[in-house]
Amino acid sequence: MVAFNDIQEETQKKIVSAALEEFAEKGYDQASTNRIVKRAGVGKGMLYYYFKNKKELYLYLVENSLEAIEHEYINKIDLSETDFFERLQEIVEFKMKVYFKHSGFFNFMSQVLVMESSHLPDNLANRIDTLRTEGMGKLYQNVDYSRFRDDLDVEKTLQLIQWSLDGYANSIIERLKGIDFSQFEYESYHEEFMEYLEVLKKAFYQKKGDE
Amino acid sequence: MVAFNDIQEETQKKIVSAALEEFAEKGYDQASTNRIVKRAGVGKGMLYYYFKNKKELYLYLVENSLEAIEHEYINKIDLSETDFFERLQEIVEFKMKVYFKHSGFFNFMSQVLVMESSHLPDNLANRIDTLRTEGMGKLYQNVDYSRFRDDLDVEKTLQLIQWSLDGYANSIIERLKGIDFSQFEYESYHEEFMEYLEVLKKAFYQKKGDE
DNA sequence: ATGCATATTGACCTAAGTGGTCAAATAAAT
DNA sequence: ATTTATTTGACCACTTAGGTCAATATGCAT
Repeated sequence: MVAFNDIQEETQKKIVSAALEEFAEKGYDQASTNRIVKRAGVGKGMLYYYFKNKKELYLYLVENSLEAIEHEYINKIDLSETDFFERLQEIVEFKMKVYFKHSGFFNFMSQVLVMESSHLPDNLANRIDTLRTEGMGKLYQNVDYSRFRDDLDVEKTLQLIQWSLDGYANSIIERLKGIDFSQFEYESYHEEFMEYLEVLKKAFYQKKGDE
Repeated sequence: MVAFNDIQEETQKKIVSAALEEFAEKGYDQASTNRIVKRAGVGKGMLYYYFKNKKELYLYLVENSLEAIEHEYINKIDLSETDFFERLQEIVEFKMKVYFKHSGFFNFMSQVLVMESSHLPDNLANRIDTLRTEGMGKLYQNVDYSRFRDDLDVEKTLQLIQWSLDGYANSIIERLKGIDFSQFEYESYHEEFMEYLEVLKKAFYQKKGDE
């Protein structure tokens, strides 16, 4: 993770980490600076020693999270793979790894991406917008759609798959709440995911042989 | 709708309606009695004239909503129909009708069902629990599962369909936010729904002929 | 019209929580 | 020993919370 690299001080790290969690759970408005410092286990003053105020802390987190994603996520997806499910697997595996390693950061960005970004500085709002559409694009660009069954509406098919995966992701996150996975094997979850993927593939791809 | 029938006073109706919306949007803790009376367009005192306090207002809403569902929802689903997608269609159509007629009530109950009910009186908590499991049961009981493709894990298939429908429902609700549908045709939405259902059916049912 | 009960209002109360400040204490570095 | 960088938490002004209540408006029976 390249983000938050400029931080040296331990106290500041604690604040950043606590703030990521608090903002992720409550959103900007409902997040409380008092709770952040309590979570971080430091005095109230430290937040205002390292950051000018609540808003600047938030913007700092957004800025650095965006940078991390821009440098480490985008361009790591192999667009030459034209099989939809291979592509999907690649993306989900990558996301899973990030989640298990940096769940605070991951949840924070999820919050940011789902929120309206209109009240943020143009600079950030635009980059968030780009990320939203680009994230979609990575999944659907340069995919060989002829492998899908031709007796089904492809657009609706893709939408259904999307919803299925969203639901699966939510159920995973729900199941993992409160579980410590600092040294957690994600192999079992990966296996389960592959089984669901297999069902979708069998359901929506052409039977082998016809093309 | 049989619930809330014992209400005579117009003012009380306004409060109930406003409270349903406020609790649905914010949940119990974040809901504000000040906002409720503002929404209802009545003075602060009226809330405490008709209800003892915030908690009792909330419990009144839960109680009456549960009664409405218990009397009008359960037992209206035809369990003799063994085709999964026919059953599904029946349930969703019913839900859609309720949503279009009583969206405040519908959204409130959605909130109640998704929240933890442990802090409610046993009486209500139990009925909510029953509703949760029974609601699932109505969809899956006495269904002819042999019509599903036998090369797919049935349990995973059903789970995927469930997630798909949840995603579809959310997208509908999102699209409808802020739209007035007091005299809204829901035919167009119904048609779209049937198309999605058709895709799912083709994807997960056996090809006609083999059994 | 008069009197009485029912409805209705909004200023007001206390308590809790908000973002933010700062003098004072502590720890580190020189 | 003295300066410098950290760290604390009591404190401030402000907002909002749930809840109360004296004052008033309304409807109705006589």
